[in-house]
Amino acid sequence: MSRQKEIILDVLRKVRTHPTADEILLMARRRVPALALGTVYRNLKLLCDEKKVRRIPMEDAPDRYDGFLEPHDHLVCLDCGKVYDIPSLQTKEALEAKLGTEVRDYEMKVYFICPNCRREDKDGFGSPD
Amino acid sequence: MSRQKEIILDVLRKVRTHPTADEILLMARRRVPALALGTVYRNLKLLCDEKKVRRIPMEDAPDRYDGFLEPHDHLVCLDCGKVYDIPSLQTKEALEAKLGTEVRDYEMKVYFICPNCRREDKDGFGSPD
DNA sequence: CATAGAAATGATAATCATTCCTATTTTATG
DNA sequence: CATAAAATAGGAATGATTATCATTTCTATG
Repeated sequence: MSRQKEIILDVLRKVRTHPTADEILLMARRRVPALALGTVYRNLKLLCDEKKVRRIPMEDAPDRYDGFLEPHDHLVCLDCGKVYDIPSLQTKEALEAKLGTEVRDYEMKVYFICPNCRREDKDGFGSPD
Repeated sequence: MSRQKEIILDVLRKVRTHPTADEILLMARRRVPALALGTVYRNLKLLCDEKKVRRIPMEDAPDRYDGFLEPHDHLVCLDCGKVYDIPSLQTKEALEAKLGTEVRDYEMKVYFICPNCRREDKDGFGSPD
C-alpha cells in the first residue's frame, strides 16, 4: 500500500463524517502536501474494490465516502446535505428471500430535514453558508 | 402543458422500461423531430416536481426515468444496467416509526446479475454489444 | 383579428465531478 | 547499484446535466 493510499484510508477511518473526495484531499494534504485529487479518486476506488471503504453515491452532489464498515444505511438532510448513519433496515439474506434471487448489493437512502435545518426554517433564516 | 412536455410524459407512460433522457429524446422525436435534449431535461425536471414522473438516479450511468407511479423499488443488473420493478420493501410510515422523524422520501436500489447476463457469464461470452 | 406580454423552445455554451493520460518519481528486487 | 514495475502529480479530457439567450409559440384581451 502506497503512503498516500494508507493516509487516505486512515483519514477516512478517523473521521466520523462522510467526506467527499475533495474534503478527503484537504485532510490528507496535511500529511502529504503534494497529494493530487486524481490520486485520491484512484485510491478511493481501489479501497472500495477491496471493501475497506464504502462509497455513498449522492444524487445531486459529489459522492461521499465512508470508513465505517458495519452494515448500516444513511439518512440524508435535503437541506444541508449532511449524512447520518442509521441501522440497516434490511439484510441481504432477507432481500434474497423476498426476491428469490441472489443479491449482490443494495443501497438504501432516506431523506429528511435535519433538526438544525428545521429550526432554521422556522425563523426563516438559514445559517450563513 | 406544452406539446413537447405532453409527449415526453406520454412516452414515459407508454413504455415499460426505464429510459434515460437520451432514449426519451429519441422516442419523442418520432413525434417532434426538432425536440432538443435540453427541453427533455427541463420537462423531466418539471414533471418530477409535479410528481408525474419519477427519477431513478443511477450511480455510474445516466439517470433513468419512470412513468409508473405506484410505490415500488428497483432491481438493477450490474452487468447490463437493466432496471426491473420490485414491490416496495418499506413504507414511509414504517420508516418514520423506526427512525422517529418525519421522512420526506427514500430510495431503495437492489443490485444483482439478471438471468440473461448470468447465462452469458456461464459460457464466457457477453452479448455482442 | 391584432397584438402585447408571458412562457417555452432549440441550439449551443458552460459546469463540474470524475476519469484519463503521461512524464516523472518511488518502490521492490535481484 | 541497476532496472523493471507500480504509483504519483498535474493537467487535459469526458460526459451528463444546466444555464443562457435569441427566437418562436401561446394566450388573453380589446
